[in-house]
Order: sequence, then C-alpha cells, then structure tokens
Amino acid sequence: MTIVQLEYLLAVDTHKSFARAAESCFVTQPTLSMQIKKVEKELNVLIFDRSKKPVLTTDIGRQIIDQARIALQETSRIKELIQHQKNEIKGELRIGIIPTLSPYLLPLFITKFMQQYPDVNLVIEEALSHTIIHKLNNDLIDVGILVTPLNNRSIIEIPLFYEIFKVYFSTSHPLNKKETIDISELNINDMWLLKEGHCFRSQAVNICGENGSVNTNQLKFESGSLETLRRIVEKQHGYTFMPELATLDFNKEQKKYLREFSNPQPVREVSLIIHRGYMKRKLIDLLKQEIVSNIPKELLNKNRGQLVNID
Amino acid sequence: MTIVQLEYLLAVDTHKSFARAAESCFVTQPTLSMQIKKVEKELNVLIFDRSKKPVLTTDIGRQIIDQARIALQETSRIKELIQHQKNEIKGELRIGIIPTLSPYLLPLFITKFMQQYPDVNLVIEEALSHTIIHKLNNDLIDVGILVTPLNNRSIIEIPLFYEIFKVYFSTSHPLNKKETIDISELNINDMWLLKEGHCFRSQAVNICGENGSVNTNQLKFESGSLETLRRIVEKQHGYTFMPELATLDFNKEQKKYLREFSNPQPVREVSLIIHRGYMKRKLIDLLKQEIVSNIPKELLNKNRGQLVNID
DNA sequence: CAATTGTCATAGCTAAAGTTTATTATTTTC
DNA sequence: GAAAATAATAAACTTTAGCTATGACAATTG
Repeated sequence: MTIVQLEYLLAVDTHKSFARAAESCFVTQPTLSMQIKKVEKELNVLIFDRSKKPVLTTDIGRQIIDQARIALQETSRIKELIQHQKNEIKGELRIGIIPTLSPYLLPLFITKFMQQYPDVNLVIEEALSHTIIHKLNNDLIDVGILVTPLNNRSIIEIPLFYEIFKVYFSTSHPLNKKETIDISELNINDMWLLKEGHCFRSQAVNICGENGSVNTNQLKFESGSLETLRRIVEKQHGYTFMPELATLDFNKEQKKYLREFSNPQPVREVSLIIHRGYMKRKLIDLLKQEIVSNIPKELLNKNRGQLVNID
Repeated sequence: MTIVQLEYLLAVDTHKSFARAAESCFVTQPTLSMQIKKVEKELNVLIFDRSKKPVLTTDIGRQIIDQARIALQETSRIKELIQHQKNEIKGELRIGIIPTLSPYLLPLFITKFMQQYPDVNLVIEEALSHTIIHKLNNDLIDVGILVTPLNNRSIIEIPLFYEIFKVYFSTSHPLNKKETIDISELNINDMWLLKEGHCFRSQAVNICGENGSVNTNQLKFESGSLETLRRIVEKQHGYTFMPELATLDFNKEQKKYLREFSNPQPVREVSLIIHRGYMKRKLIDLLKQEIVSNIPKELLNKNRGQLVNID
C-alpha cells in the first residue's frame, strides 16, 4: 500500500470515474486502474463496484476511503510542519564573503534561501578574508564565506565544498594549444594577478611555486576583480587562474580560453566560518544546507584534487 | 514520500542506528540510508544528525517523526478496519457442491475462508446438480457450486472459472503414446464413466459426440467417484476424463497417464448459483472472491477453450 | 438493431526506483 | 594505534509504475 495508491482511491471516489480520476492525478487510466486493483488485491477486498454506472464504492470501500482520507491528511501535515517551522525562522543574518566567490556563489542559492526563509533579513558584504575575520571577531558579522584552512583558534570552520582552479589563456598564448596544463609549465610572471590581500592571489602564487621568480614584465597591473582579469586575457596576452564556479556559465567562445590542469588538479576549500562561541548556530546550519544543496554536487567531493595553501 | 520511507524514519529513531534499523525493516543498511536521504532531500530538511553517536534527530526531525508516527497509525487503521468488518460477518452459509468439484476445489479455499470469517458457520454438502438445484429452490441451501450454464429461469449463475478437460490413459493404451489427443480419436466405449446424473458424465459423452455409438464393452461399470475411475485406469486398461483441478497435485508418476486435448481444448464453466430473490448476497460475494483469489489464475480466462454442453 | 460512444480491463514495453553486494571513509573503542 | 563499528558511496541487478495500444462490454443513439 502506498500513499499514491490511496490518493488514487480518493480521486476515483470524488470523480466517480476511473478515467477522470486518472486525469486529475496526471496519469493515464490504465495506470490508475492497475494501482487500484493492486490495493484491492493486497487488502483482499473490493473497494469499488464497477458494475454500477457511475462507479460506486462498496460498503467496506466507503470505510476504507474515509480512513484513507484521514491518513493522507496526517501525512500531508508533515510537510506543513516543515513549512511552518521555516516561517518561524526569523531575524537578521550578516554574511561576509570574499570577492572571488561572491559573484559566482551567491546567485546559486540566495534567491532560494530567501524564499525558504522569508522572515530572515540578509545583510551581505563583500570583503577580503582578513576583514571578514576581523569583523567576525568583533561581532560585526555573523558568518563568513571564504577559503580555508585559516589556522585561527578563535574561528570554527565549516567546510562547504572544494573548487578546482582552472587556467584562462589568451588564444595567442602557446599553452592555449594544449589539452591539459602541467603546473611546471606556468610562469608567475606571465600571469595576471589580483591585488595583494586576495587569498586567490596567494594561492596562485603557491601553485606556481618557484617557477620564474624574476619579474620581467613590462606592464605590472593587479586587479581587484576576476572579471577584469578575464577580459584582459581575452583582449590582450597572458593568462590567469579561474575558480571553477566562475566558469560554470561560460559560453562556447569563453570555453576556448579555458584549460584544466593535469591531475591532481589544484583545489581550494571553501567554508563557512563563525566565531567560537557564536550562538545562532541553527541559522548557520540552514545556510550551509541551502548552499550545499544548490551547487553542482561534484564540488562536494573532498578528494577531487590537491588542496592549495593560502599563505 | 512513501509509507515505507516513513517506516524507515521511525525505525532509525527507535534503534538509534541505521544498521540496526535496516535489519528491523528487513532491508540492507544502504537501502535504508538512501531512502532516508531521499526523504530529507524531498522535504529539504535534515532529519537526523549523523555527527552525533548514536544518531540523534534534529529539531525538526523530532517533529517530523512524531507526525509520521501518527500518519502511519492512521494508515494501518485501514487494515484494521477490514479485519474488523470481516469479523462482523457472521451467520450460517449452506453450500451444495457437485462430487467432481468438491474434493479438488474445496481444499483450495476453505481454510482461508474460515480464517477470514471466523464467525461464519459453513454447512457443506456434496450432491448432484439436480439435487442442488432442487434444494436451492426450496431454500434448503444458500448457494450451489456446479457446472453451468443451466438455462434455469429461477436461478442466477455467477461464473467462477473455466476448467479444462484432460484425459487419463492407461499406459497400455495406444493413445498414451501421443503428445496431445484429438477429440476424434476418442471412443466413448473405451471410456470409464461416472454414473448417470453427473454432469461430468454428460459432458464426456458430448465431447465424444457420435464416436462409437455401439457399446461393445465386455465390462460395464460406472462409478460415483473420479478417484475410483482413475485407479481403474492405472491398474487396468482404458481411459477417462479428468477435470483440470483434479490434476493439479498429480505426482510425476501420475502425469505419465495424463494427456491434453489439442486446441481448442474442451472446458467446463464452474459457477456459483443462487436462487433468484436470494437475500444474503453479500456473503455470496465474499465466497466468490475467496474462491477466485485462491485458484490458479489461468482458470479465470473465459476464452481458454471450447465450452462443452451439459445435457 | 446496428453503430457509436463511454467505460474499465489487459498486454507488452520502457524508464525509473528500490534493493543488493562490495567498497570506502570515519569514528569509536580497547 | 590497531581493530571494530558505522554510515556513505558505487555499480549491478530486480522490480515496479507508468505509458501506448488494444480489447471487452454496456449504454446510448441514429
């Protein structure tokens, strides 16, 4: 006996016709007929008298349907329960998020979150990691979204996902011809980097390691936005790193610039962070859940690549 | 959301362990884990906190499980309802049944019927068709089980199933060598028959038609029981008809004597009969249902062979 | 009274869901 | 710190819900 089967019973009862009942359940008539016959067989009773037109319930069928209605009512109360408790979640949630995540991660979950918890007011601010940590310690924000591990005793890290580093080459660059890129082929001096202070920058530097420690660049420009770097690479020469989430909605043209590292690919760990001793833990759990269930699920695999150090 | 999933939730809650819960539900642990994860995804909430050992319910999980318990309670009341009403069916049911059905058909449903309706007292008597009809007309029995059609205006026939005629040959008989038998190959004079008055006898005669109208038999013996005929065929010479139900639990040895007719096979229609204007129709319906659901289902197919006349 | 229409049942097929075994990642325990 | 216990994951397998097409039957209509 299944919930769906009980729903079919009610439908036939209300519509006095198998065909119309099926329609109202958005299935075909044979499907509904079979399922009803299955309940009847399982319970070993006739629920409908098909010889009467329009179909009538048998004596016991009447009782069964009435009880089924009650059972379904109680079942649906489970969902109401959840909706109700979601509406009870209210208050303000102040989030700090780093610029290399903000434009790509927020759109993935923010609308859904606000629908789920209409009485929660979000205050989101974009800031660099050290600012976020500072504000967290002074209770100026409730939670941070940034790259870990931080090795900070006063902060609790709640890992969310693992994001792969990719490389974005100008078409003129020789490495653009290759399918996958090896880390040893990169030279930090050919790269366009974010300004000092971005963890994405330090990680880029760490990935390249010692390759090309002598700066021979004619032009030195360090941007505050990945989008700027991407456009520079497209129009000019050189390359830059791209975090995976930034590449999700790349069009065909943009994918021509994009290359992956050979295995193991470098990844960064993205976490929620809260201050040790922070109280409103429940809302944070819901935030985590909402983020995790709205990003591509391959990002959840902790072992998809090699974690890159931050400093 | 399914009933089974809700049961899994309750199981984990009571056993505080996925593995033990699975065992109690007679499924494997991954099965249960996945189903629970599915509910959680559908409802978009975490029900269990797996980080705690032993597993604990979350806040909302607690509420969900309590509500699920109520819902399942109401669902199971459907079955109780049926059991209850079956116990309310009481009274006496007097059944007349012909000897060529009685020993084979009754064992198939009688025990189950008595379990299902413990307060119904059955009075069963074996009698020939004409006796059954007579007793029905004089309200000495409530229902008859015999072979139809009867063409009797005072009687309502409720068809139950369609039983194939088979042939039982002594091993010495030349037709025993053949895979299937053609009706034209039979001679009524070689056959062992039941006594006059059995509808099975008239049907046997009708099947054979005109074949061998001159009786040349040295011995003339007509029995009141198919079992007697069967033993005679086994030990002596000749052949006799066997109704399908009589052959169901034949052993390997006995099947060597058994042959089927070539298509279309002759069949007899077995029905419940009641007197027109009979009142206790409900109990009859239940009897029909019980018989129909306890015989091999191929017997329900009306078009499995050629109906044989009775007189 | 034959033809049409409306109704539910049946059969064969496909796609999805449920289950299993085998394996892995983690945590607990001694 | 090794062994045991626990739950998650993966891949193969089985079952089932649902679909289309068709059939049987009854009521209605021309």
